Amino acid sequence: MKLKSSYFFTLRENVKDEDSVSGNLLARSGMIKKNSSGVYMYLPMGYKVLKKIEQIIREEMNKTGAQEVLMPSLIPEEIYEASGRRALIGASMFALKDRFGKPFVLGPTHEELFVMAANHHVKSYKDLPFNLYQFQTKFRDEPRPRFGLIRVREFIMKDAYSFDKDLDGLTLSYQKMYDAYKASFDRMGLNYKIVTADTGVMGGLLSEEFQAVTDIGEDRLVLCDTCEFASNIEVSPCVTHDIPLEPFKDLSELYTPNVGKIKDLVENYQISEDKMTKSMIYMIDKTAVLVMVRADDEINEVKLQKLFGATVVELASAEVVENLSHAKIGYAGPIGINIKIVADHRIRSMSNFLVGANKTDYHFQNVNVDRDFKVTQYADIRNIKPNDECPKCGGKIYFNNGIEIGNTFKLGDKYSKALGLEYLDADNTLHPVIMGSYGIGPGRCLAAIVEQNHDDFGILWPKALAPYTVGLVIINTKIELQNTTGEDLYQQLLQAGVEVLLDDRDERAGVKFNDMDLIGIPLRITIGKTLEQGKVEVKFRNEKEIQLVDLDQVLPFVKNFLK
RNA sequence: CGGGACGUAGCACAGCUUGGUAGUGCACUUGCUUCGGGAGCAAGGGGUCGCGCGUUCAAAUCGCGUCGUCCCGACCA
Repeated sequence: MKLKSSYFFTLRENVKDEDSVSGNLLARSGMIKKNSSGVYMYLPMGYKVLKKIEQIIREEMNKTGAQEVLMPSLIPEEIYEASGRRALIGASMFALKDRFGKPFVLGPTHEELFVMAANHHVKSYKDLPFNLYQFQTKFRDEPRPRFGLIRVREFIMKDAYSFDKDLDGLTLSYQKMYDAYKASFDRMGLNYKIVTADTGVMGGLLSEEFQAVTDIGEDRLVLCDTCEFASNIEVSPCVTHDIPLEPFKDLSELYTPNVGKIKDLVENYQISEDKMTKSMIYMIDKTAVLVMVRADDEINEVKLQKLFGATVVELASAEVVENLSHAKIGYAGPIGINIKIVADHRIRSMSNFLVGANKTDYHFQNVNVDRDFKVTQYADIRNIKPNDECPKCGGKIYFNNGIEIGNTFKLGDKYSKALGLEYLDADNTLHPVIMGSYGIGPGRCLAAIVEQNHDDFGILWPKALAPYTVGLVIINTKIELQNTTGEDLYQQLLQAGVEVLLDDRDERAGVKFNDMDLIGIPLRITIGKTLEQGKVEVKFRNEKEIQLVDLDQVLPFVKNFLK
């Protein structure tokens, strides 16, 4: 492409609206433009990169034998009723009605439609297995879009669905997808971790997330410094060792005026956090439950949800808390409260600790379980922390932040049972089809790649993804020899199948260099004053040094680079 | 959905307190001089000041409403 007479612009300053490095660099380099909150235009260069990402994924999917399809975005709402997900996904769906009043949604995810598609084909075990996938726009009404392309309301997703006759088949299908995902992300040059995760509204037997490691990642990844253990914090188990209790001291009230927060208690009363508990009242499917963890631990709501098999877990409102504890927020505690008490395993080994007194401005100290109150149930309900013991090998835990770029699910028979997708086995009996689902967000990949590959000047695209691999810069378009040489090299490279960008604009050298750096072209060829010696300058985006190359050696040089 | 901030040219912003001619930098057009890491000078083009209603002789400025955007939190596939 020639820049003169092309749709191309860059911005010199950061865009106020973009809060992430990738969002800003992509906007400044003219690759994307925000249209409304969480909704983006992909402009020519950005779209080119997106298409390359898609193509890598497509090739890896096709290698597994999966077949590409395209489902609609406009979907009758009733099909989500049938699977029971209308209520579950609820507020996140963009919903609308047609002219006759029939309710539709803009598809947020497509398990249901793929089950319907499969139903047209599957009668017998001989029709299985197979795998269908698509690249298609998803609509999710996110409460708070942010970080450029990372959390958006409209985005393209590659979603794939495997259909097998049994769990052994699913294991094979799942492994194929897992390997294809690894191959795809490796080709994109991403630094990523694979972690076990919560199955969320997808449900099913297993979920693993492919997480690009970056500072702005919204997920916390739990990793071990000695073994392969990797988990999303949502589901990472914690190891608790019981320790002997101390001799009980006498229970007493402690007057703590206006000190309801843990931090203030530590500061004002010199009580260490491992001698305190945090008591929070949760509404678990509309039932109030007191949840206790040690003061320096965090409550893990996903674990609570699984423990109760619940749909909705949320903190109780201030009103409910004050009614149940007969005190202002901050003073709820287990003694004398009349609801179920769930405590983390760690509470079992605590003695002579501090709890809220269910009385404004008071705490109890020297509290002991069983003597002073009963715990209904002990469970693992806290978040694991850095330096904790690895649940798998005992090694030391550390954290990374991650962007979820892919997710694989072993769904089992959840959707096939709900929607009646069955096959007839060799012994003439009906069985539900066993499914898996697999998603990749190409837009998130794009953003994650920029997060992982940039410097002060702009983006550094990996060769395989750059919108153009070679950038030809004509320093002075008023010098005819530079123009003709540029045009000649441009044609040579084009004919050799190289994706080349020719900067033939009447701009100053600095502008051209900065633009090439900003948009991240991996190899820059400069046609300038060394032309008098029959040479051009060659510079890699990720290196400082400039090399001189004879004009007739340019093509071999580029070909060698592309190998 | 709670708390906070903001909406003025393509981008970043000033002007608003104290109502009276629409401003700056970058970008854009033309000319001259420059020309190897975001040039200089000069002359220009581009705005229903988010939208609506109100107050007023007069509203970017004051009031009410509304829509939108961003941040923190809640939520999150």
